[in-house]
Amino acid sequence: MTEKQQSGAETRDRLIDAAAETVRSQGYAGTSARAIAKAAGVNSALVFYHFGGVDPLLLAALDRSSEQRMAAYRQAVQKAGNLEELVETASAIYRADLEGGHITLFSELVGASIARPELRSEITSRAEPWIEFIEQALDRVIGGSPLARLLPPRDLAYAAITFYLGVNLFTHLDADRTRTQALFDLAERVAPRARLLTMRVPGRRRPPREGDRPDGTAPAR
Amino acid sequence: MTEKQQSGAETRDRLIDAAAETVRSQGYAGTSARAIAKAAGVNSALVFYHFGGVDPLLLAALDRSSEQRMAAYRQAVQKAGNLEELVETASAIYRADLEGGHITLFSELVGASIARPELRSEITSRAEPWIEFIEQALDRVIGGSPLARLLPPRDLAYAAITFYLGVNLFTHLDADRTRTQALFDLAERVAPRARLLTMRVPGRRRPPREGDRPDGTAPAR
Amino acid sequence: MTEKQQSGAETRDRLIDAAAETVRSQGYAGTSARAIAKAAGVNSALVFYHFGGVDPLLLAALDRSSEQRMAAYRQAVQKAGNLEELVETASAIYRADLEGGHITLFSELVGASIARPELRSEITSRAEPWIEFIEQALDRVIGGSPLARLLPPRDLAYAAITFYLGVNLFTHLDADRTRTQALFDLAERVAPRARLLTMRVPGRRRPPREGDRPDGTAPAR
Amino acid sequence: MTEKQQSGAETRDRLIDAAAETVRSQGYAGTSARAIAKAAGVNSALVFYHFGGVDPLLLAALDRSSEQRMAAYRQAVQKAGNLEELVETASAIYRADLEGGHITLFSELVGASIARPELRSEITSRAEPWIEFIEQALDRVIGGSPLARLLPPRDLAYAAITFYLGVNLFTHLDADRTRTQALFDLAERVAPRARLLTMRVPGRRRPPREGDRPDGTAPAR
DNA sequence: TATGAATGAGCCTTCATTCAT
DNA sequence: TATGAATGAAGGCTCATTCAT
Repeated sequence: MTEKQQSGAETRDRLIDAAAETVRSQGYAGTSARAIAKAAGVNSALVFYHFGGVDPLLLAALDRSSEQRMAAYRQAVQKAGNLEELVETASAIYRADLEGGHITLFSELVGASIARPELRSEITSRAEPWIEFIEQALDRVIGGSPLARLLPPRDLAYAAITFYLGVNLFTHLDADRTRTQALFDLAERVAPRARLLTMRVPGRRRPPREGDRPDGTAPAR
Repeated sequence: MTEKQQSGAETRDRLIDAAAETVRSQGYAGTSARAIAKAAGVNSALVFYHFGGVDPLLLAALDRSSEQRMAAYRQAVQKAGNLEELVETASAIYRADLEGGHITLFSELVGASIARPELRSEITSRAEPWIEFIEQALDRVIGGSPLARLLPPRDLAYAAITFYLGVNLFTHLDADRTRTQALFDLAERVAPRARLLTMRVPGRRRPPREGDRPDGTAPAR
Repeated sequence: MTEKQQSGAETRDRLIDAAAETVRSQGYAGTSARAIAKAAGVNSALVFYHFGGVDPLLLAALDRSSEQRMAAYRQAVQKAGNLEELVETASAIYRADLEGGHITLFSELVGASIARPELRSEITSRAEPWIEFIEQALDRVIGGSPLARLLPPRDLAYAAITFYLGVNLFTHLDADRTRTQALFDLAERVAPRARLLTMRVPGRRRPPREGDRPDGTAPAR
Repeated sequence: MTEKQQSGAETRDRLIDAAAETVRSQGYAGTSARAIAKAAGVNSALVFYHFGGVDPLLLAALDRSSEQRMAAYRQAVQKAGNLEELVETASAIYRADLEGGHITLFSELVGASIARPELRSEITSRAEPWIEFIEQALDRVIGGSPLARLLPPRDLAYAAITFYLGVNLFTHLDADRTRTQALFDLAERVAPRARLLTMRVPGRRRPPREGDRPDGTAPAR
């Protein structure tokens, strides 16, 4: 890796960071190539040189952010032994992400995909792994239980994503964050009750199977 | 009233309709004065003449839409005697609204308020009545019950708004609407179970009080 | 004169006043039909109905202002018996006019005539009476004197108009008015010296002639 | 340096020239970014790219013009040994400047500063050097004389600027330039008389001092 | 006489994008 | 790899002007 290449990689890095930051603070509508470049301290033509446009850069930023967040969630989720713990630990990370703006990036891009058909499939495909991930995490803690029969993990995953996307918008209606806080408290208050429904009838407990993955991931559906 | 010079009120009407329609199909970022005017079939200067700008026009559109939707919900909610029915009727209207794009308008404006501080307070104040409304509707069907102690109507209202805002974005990740459908099914499957918690212990039942309003509205908190 | 006509005359009055005021405060470039109408509290279409456009209205305003100012100068100038007094009294009125903005109106229109050829002749013809007036006033106090031979009243009138137009612009470079004040002081300090040159040699004094007008006006050249 | 991509400096040059030219022919009110760009033969967006807006470009044009004019005046003034010569040589250059439109640029910007408060300080500060310059030139030829006691150079400088700004407007009232010509003749006819007052009484003559600058500049006041 | 509505042109400004260097 | 220059297309907004009422 030559000096130039290093410099090029660094520029890409800075653009990606700046892109994420700009979406967070200005929204998708306020995120122009110039705005990003200015935040990154580089020439705006580099947005096109390195990424081909604003949208591809934004997707790159989403990819990076998504990767980092997924790793954090994965690690935390693994430690959760039951639904109660899962909700609790997920809440903790999510609250941090909310403050950090990680959700805004995703949420804004989903919103922007209304007007940009070419963004749509890109966004959709990037959302899939999250749905999978959530489903598996839920399956691990409630799979086979009466609760899972009432609320299938797959559907609960949809609900979680909906919540995930909605909270970000909801915070805009909640200047002092008290309402958002109440929302998380609510989730944590519900979880213990719901957990009662995860107590499996002895003998009906789903035995460990060959396909089970110790890291909590699951095979593609 | 000639062809050229309509009542003015009609032009405003058409602009409001066109504004809502444009936001639905193009998103906030794609909603320019010119785009709205084109959809309305009028000169774009009229956006400024009648409303002073694009954002005020959008707020007017939100006001109109909100008013209509609120009326529909209010009527439907009044008929609901218990939580189960409430969720069921609300779901029905909401699904229709989702298709009709009423939620997109609100959701997009909430998202746009990131970059437009002057929109923020306008949006916030317009969200309040909805929170109130939901809270009161819930209070009517679960107030005083064990469920309400676990999940206070106010907090549940926050959750409902979050869900309301989130579903709109979620549909973008759901081309064939099957997931969104699953989401509603889920809600309707949970409601009957939750309703069990609304059965009030005899004697602990909250007696009707003087302040109770037969029309389902509630006094300001 | 019916009620309507009265009302119409009043509207014209208000528009004229508002036009002058707007030019003073916003300059010609900032003086639109709307701006004038707003200042007058009437509908902007009336600018066109009553005057045919912004420029004609501005000319009407100039006419009114010019008439009023001319009357004031004429009266004051008549009282002046010599150059010294003439400069003194003219300075006094002019200073007041400067504060009142009367000069700005004229000055701005002269400037605007660069870009509006159709304004040019209108302005030029409206300036003529002033040149005549100044020339006659000077002729009355220095006519026939050695000073007049050195500085012909006609040419001095040009100088006075130049000064008249220039001071208005100069005040913009003089936030605290001290410089403008110094300018007037200068003129008043020069006048007594120059007056020495108006002392006519006995016998060479120009005798009163038939055409002389007691009111200080003069026939057209 | 291809046809499309010039040095950038050249484009700036052309824009500055075109800006000055447009103000001269169309006045400030008629000087839009488009008009300038058209005159320069470039895209109007370059006005913003290179200068940030029309006003800054106009100020840049004023700066260039001012610099050039100041250099010409400085050189000419240095050759003038007495008031008579000073007036004569200054008149000659000024007449040329008037024809060339250099004064219009300044004059129009001063006039425009009525409506643009942000222009005001820029214009004011650009006028200062001229006032200084004139004062020093006068001080050199009449400093210490009885004339200077009667008409302090500083105040005379104000008068000169006033005249400078006024003549430009006055020419608009003078299609055939005969009046303007008379104005200059007047000045040149007065100067020799005034010069008599610069003859210093022997013994009261101000002796050369250490601080005197051979180049005709003077220390800051 | 007065108004509100309407229009098309024009203005300032920003944008995405390209290109020569 | 990076930059500054350049462009044409929009976008928000204001304007003069006209017209029906």
